[in-house]
Amino acid sequence: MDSRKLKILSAVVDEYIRTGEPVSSKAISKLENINVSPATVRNDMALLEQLGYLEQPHTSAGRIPTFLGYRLYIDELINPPDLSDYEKQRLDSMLGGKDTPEELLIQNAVDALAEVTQCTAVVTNSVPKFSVISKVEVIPTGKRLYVILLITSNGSIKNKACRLEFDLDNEQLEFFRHYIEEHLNGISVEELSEEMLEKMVTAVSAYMVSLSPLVLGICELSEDLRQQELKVSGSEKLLSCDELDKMEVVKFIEHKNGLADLLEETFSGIQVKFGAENNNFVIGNSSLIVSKYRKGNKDVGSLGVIGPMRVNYKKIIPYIEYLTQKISYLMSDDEDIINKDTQADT
Amino acid sequence: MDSRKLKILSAVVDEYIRTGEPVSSKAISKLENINVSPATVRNDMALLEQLGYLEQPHTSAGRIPTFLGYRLYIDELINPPDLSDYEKQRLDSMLGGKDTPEELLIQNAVDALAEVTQCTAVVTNSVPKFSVISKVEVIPTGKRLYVILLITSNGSIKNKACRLEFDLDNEQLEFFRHYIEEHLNGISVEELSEEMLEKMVTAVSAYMVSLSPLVLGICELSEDLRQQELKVSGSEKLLSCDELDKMEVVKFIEHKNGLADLLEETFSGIQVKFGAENNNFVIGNSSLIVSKYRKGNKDVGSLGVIGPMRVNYKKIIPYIEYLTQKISYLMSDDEDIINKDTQADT
DNA sequence: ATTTAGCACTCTTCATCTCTGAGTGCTAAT
DNA sequence: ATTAGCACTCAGAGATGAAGAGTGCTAAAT
Repeated sequence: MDSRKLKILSAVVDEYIRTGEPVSSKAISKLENINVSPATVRNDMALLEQLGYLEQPHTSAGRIPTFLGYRLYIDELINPPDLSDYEKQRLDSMLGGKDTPEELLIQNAVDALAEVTQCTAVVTNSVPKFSVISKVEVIPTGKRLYVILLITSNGSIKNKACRLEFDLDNEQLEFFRHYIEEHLNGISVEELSEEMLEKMVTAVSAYMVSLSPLVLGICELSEDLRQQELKVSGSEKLLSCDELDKMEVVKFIEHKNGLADLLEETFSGIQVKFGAENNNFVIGNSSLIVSKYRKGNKDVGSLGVIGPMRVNYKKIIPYIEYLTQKISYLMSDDEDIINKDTQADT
Repeated sequence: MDSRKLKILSAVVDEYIRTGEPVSSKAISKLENINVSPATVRNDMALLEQLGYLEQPHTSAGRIPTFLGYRLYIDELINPPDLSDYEKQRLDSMLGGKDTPEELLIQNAVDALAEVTQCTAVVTNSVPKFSVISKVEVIPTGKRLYVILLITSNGSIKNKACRLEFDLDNEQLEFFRHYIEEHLNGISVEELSEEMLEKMVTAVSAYMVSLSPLVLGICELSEDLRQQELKVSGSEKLLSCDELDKMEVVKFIEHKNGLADLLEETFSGIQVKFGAENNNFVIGNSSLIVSKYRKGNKDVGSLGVIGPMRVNYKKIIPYIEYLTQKISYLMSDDEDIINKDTQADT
């Protein structure tokens, strides 16, 4: 496959993304960097069709890219330009500085991405899952009624009411608080497995049976924390794409089925997934462009854009790359940096 | 206006709701309870058109109801049948029993309504707004970092982290706790106005300036509680109505603009509002059927259905009536009942 | 061997036209 | 007051045809 054919394929995808109409040989040959006649382009296009990269909606129409065509375009041919300094500054100001709380940072990022791309943006946040339990409180609030408060090192706070079978006296409450503090402080949410909590249930029950609902409550709270959050911004944009099936889009907006998992299973670097290629998350002609961001040296979430197959990849990819880099930087704990420094010193 | 004409109007609306097509005089005269010829029906229909209850899409088409026609139909002519025992049982099992937590109850109700009507169902919940603050906790969780916990009598729990300028010593913390307990315990969320909190800010600041963020935190939490929740179930159903403008529906699904207010401003009993009649909440040909439910002797929320103008009112209204009654019953505190008993005794 | 001009061919799209059938309003008879 | 009968209207479905965009193929040019 010679380079002219690749150039033509690339041009067809570009044009199709720009106009949304099947692309004719004439239109391609008119382009600046193509210096051959329509007939030549036609010949090449016929070949690209044979190879499965292009297709014709009907005999006398221009070509549109196939899945394979998009794939090749994205993986090999695309060459997205860098962001201008102006755009970088704009994104920076939308994100906020180093002192922005994590959750707000993530929210800002997804909002900014939706704004600059004019597409639906999505983000997951597993930071709580990787953070450490810093405080567990048990507060009596009524007859046999207790509220459990779980606070993690990243500032997530969760609460839950529990009803016990008996009221606890001070001694019992103190015992439980002490026990919990001893066993949970400094444990990461991820480590806080069911087995571990089961052991705690038996241990605590040995002291007093009716304490077990409290442990179960903690279990549920940690479950909540472990469940990564999923945020979506600008979902109305999806609806205005005629390429996408309205019903499918609405179902997606309602339930976000499978999206969290799909975002999780990506590797590092920019990735593009097509709706029809996935089992769970299916919006017919959709395309998902994502990249992971990190905290310290752990992948803690994914940021991306959902649009029709013919979104402007060239424009979107640099935005996602810049934003994921930036939030990774902004989220890096000062401690991480200090640690690195100290390590370097020793 | 004689009773036959009303019968014909009613029949036209019924038929239009059933078929979605303009209704012809022939179709009406064929109906069981109409024993006159098409010509007679035509004469009556012409009159009903003059009076503004019916209209013709074009000269040689059947009639469809106007706004006025629907209004009359709903307010006077409709005679919804009772639910069967089977249906009541079905709803009961979907709702859950007397021990179901309020919030889940509301969620179940809106889901059940969406399920049985196959329409989009909505519900508001102002229970937290009318409940009483039963506990406020301030918990130190780190350097100058405190978590405020606000618990209300209905079991809502809200928390928020606050960063102060200085750390509090035990005495200061105790002072604040005591102050808060004295001034807020037993106050309803609704009463907890901004003025009141402002007074508290000044009072507390007199003792120690840096305490004010805590009061502000409480202020925000009560704001959260005051904001009635709005739940929507089955919003995809709206999308499949061709009668409704897709763009308008999508905007509604995204923002739910004005819906909460609209639901709030209803009176007791079943009410039907047409989309175009309202300023804020406008989905062109939509119809909103709602009724309030109560807790004790206070209206605390509205439950209803949104659909096209030609939804099956006869089927939907009994469902809403039954559900609002039932949740009102299920939410009535045992204390309320006991109170009534004691009052009866004295 | 590649590229290109030329041309016949295909297929969509749009406008125009006609025909059919459903439904009405009016008139005159019951 | 009701109804049968009839002329009239109008939307919708098909049919027809012209225009235009785009292709594939062939033969000539480079």
